[in-house]
Amino acid sequence: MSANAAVRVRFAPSPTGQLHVGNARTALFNWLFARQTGGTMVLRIEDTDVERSEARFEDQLIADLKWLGLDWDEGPDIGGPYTPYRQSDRLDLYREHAQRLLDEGKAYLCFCTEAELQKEREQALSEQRQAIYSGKCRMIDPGEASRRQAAREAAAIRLRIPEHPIRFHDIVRGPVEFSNEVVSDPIILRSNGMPVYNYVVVIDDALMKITHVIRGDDHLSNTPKQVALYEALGWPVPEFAHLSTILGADRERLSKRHGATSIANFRDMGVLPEALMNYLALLGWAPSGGTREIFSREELIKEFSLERLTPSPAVFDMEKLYWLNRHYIKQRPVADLYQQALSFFVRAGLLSPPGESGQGASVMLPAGFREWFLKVLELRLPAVDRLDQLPERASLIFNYDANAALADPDNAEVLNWPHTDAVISRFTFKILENESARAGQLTPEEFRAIVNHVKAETGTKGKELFHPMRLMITGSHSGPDFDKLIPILEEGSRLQLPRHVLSVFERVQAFAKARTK
RNA sequence: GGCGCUAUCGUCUAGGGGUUAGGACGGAAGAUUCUCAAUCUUCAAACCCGGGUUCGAUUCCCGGUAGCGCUACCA
Repeated sequence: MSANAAVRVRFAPSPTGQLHVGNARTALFNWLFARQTGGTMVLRIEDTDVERSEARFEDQLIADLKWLGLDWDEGPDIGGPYTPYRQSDRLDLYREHAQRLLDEGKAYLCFCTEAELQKEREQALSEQRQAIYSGKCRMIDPGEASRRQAAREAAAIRLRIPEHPIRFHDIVRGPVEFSNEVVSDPIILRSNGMPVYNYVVVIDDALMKITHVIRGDDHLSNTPKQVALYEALGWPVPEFAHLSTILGADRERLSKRHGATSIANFRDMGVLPEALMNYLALLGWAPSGGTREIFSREELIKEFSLERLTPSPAVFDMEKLYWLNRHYIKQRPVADLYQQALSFFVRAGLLSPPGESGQGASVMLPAGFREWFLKVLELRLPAVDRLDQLPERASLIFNYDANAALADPDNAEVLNWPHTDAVISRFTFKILENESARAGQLTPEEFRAIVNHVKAETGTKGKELFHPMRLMITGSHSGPDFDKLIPILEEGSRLQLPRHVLSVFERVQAFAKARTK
């Protein structure tokens, strides 16, 4: 590992929107490699596209990366030895090196207008040729070129692509070669003085001493231009690792129309960061042996290797992410999830009417609430893929509508069973006369005694016995164990909650009333 | 159009000149439970096509096809 002692990698996003899972996965692989090798992780902001870049996106990017559990050793927020880490602050550097290339004859001034270039391109395309720059300004005498420039003629700076094939090594794909006839002389500095991405990325990576460029494979075709640039500048070419694309279920490149794709989306859905990290790591990478799927951060750092990256594109599978999320939800102590879970209930208006006490800000909740709510979570957490499903899955606690239960076609069968009426009336009678139940203090033991009583009196058992009672208590013939549910209902009814939780007694009473109507 | 990359169950993948082609998600069936969820067990499910190399190709090579990417004074 000593050969890797000086590993320096970077994640270089554009602040033009939300952090997307594809980019997050690139960031993750860079980070894993850095952490594993004891190398350095650099965060650099690529904001040379002035029109689309926004400062607020940069803040969000940083927040999203941190949420995922990533960190970095150098970056715009913390500085470092190769400052600045924002491209818009490095313009002088880009101009300086462009001038050097010009002086050394490795680049030249191009006076072609956009209209001319456009025409050239169309011509090439119509002849079914590769649309590359003709190189017509290559031959302009440097003296003449500087005269024209001095005369304020608009000029861009182009790199001279060498007359030999460009080869480089990609860790994921092996040796890659491009014929020089296929790569045009790229513009490195626009006529307005602004540098172009393919150029700045090289300047920055080289100046920041990046040793391994790990990025999406949409950059693979740009790499020959960049390699030519390194060579023209006389700088060492880094190792490349081009990551496969992440696709949607329709095998098209993953985008907004595939639903949740940004890190913020997943966070807001109640996907846990460790689940997302684990899932992302498995997209395009597999451990040696290939049978292990669950990895903690530390295990990923230990097991990860660039050599085991897969070159083929991967379809993002939400179901598998949910499987991991379910796994990590069960791993976490419920108390860990308390705050976040609570916010979903508040948002759903279950613990405070929405709009009244704000967006989940300071909800006044009674003493004893926390203990009770943890029981609710304990009960319903195993039933969710993501935390935002919690309120809906817990609605049997917060919502009760006897009329709806009686009208629900799903319940028709149970309601029509021959013994249902007997069970309902015996059960209603026993609950309504029970002192504990009246006080909202019914215990699971007392409840079981009542159940046994009804069982004996009606001669029913199993479904015939339980489904009608379940219906009366929850409005549905299926649901969680009574032993766990009864205490939650009873305790909930005694808490002064913004929305009253009905006790067993209140439910049975409401059901009986609705039924006699 | 040109160039590049890719191709194992529906999906993520392991494997690799001779294997019952392994695992996981999802699916189906069963066990358990009053039911749901959870859990456990079992099952179905794949080497894109065509040539070559070879005693033998899913594996190596070539071609085709398909998907994706790049082809900008975008990043």
